[in-house]
Amino acid sequence: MASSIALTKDKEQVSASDLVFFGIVKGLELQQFVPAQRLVEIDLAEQFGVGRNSVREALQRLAAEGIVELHRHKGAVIRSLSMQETLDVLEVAERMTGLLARAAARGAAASGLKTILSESLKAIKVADAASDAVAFTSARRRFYRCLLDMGSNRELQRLFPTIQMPIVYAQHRLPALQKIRLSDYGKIALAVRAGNEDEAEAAGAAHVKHVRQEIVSLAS
Amino acid sequence: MASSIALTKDKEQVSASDLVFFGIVKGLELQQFVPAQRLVEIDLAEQFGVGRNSVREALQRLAAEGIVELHRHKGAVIRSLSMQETLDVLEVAERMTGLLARAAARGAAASGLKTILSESLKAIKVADAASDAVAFTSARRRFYRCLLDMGSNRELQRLFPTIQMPIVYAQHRLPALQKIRLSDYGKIALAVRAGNEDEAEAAGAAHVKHVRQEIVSLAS
DNA sequence: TTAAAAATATTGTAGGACAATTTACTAAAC
DNA sequence: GTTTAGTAAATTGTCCTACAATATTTTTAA
Repeated sequence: MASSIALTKDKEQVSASDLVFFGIVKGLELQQFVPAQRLVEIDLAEQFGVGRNSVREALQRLAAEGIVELHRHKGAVIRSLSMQETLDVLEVAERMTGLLARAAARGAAASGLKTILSESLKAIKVADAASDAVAFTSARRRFYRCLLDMGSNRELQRLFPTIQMPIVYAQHRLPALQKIRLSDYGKIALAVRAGNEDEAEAAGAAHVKHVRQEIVSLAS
Repeated sequence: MASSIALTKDKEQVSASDLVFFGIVKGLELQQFVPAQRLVEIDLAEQFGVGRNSVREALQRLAAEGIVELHRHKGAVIRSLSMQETLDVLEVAERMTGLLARAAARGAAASGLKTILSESLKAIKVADAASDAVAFTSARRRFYRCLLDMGSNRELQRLFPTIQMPIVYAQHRLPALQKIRLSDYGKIALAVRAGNEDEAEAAGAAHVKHVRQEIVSLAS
């Protein structure tokens, strides 16, 4: 309790299934795993140095979050989305991102996180200028986490990360997305810092609309 | 493939972890499990007649859906919500229910499910008139599933059931809710059948607002 | 009564075993 | 040579045992 403020991770040790779970999520980001890829339990167990039961626990979690699909006796595959399913995800994401921004705008002042938000936005710009995709992704994650923290809506904190945007991005690697984000995040941050809920919600929803436009236009 | 049309469940056999997973979900509904209750792995294994690893797989799924909380070396507890968390859930549920109704209105005509929707609504009324709480719950579930089917948004179908309304209802057993539902569901069904998306979304969101009002008023 | 220590219970994890089932491979038939 | 049937291999589903790590409870000592 008396530990330093920033020390969030109280020696937060990871379980064996965490290792697999986050390993696959991160691997998806790094394209070590790709949609439609088959996942064999024994291979994963060896790869991550854990037992098969731990792998199975992780796969159940991943399946519950829609990251993998499980079929009885056929094992796990990384989820891959049809165009219609991608649009479905984006329709849900639009509302949720809107709500995320609204909640953040509402809680911005009380949270004392405005500076952090600005910092992460700055980091995004720097990563973009340096064409550092890894840093960009990392900063982007910080940006979203900051919004979630500001909103302090526990259910949103739980649900938002389970929206299948990672799969969408794994399937649609669009260079143009980076510029869209840069611009949209700026607008979101502006409205959030100002505490303007309506504008923040609109900006959040608009961002997802832009992503959809880009995906649709490239698919046609 | 040439089997009868209505035969949806192709001998859909359940796994051991399904047994535990659905057993606990159903048990929550039947108040055999209550929020904050501790779940011991060995006990569950014995109760459901499965191995401990299967129990653990089920618990991971339940935790991913927010139905139980897992703490390292402390085991699983049925999630219980503070008032703030309950309001958080309702804020998310409001948007998602709105989207659910909108999607259903959009797809109602094409789905050919309007009759089923009306039937399930009728069943809800009958169950209410007969004061049969179990039948009411069952019919209500059919009503929602029908809306989800009509909407044919796969992401919504995945996410909507993971909103923690079951926990909310497990903690707040309000008799008045039944009447609220009866009235609100009628409005939703009306707008959905008419294909009026805006009205449907509003009706869906309004329903959740009514639930919130009831919960808040009883808590004060 | 409180504090320390020991005993007990529970979880976390690995690994063996084996049936059920799918997938891959091989050989026979057309 | 391609299709079909049959067999072998791989993989999953499941239970069980074992034991270290940690938490909880009980006992003992101060």
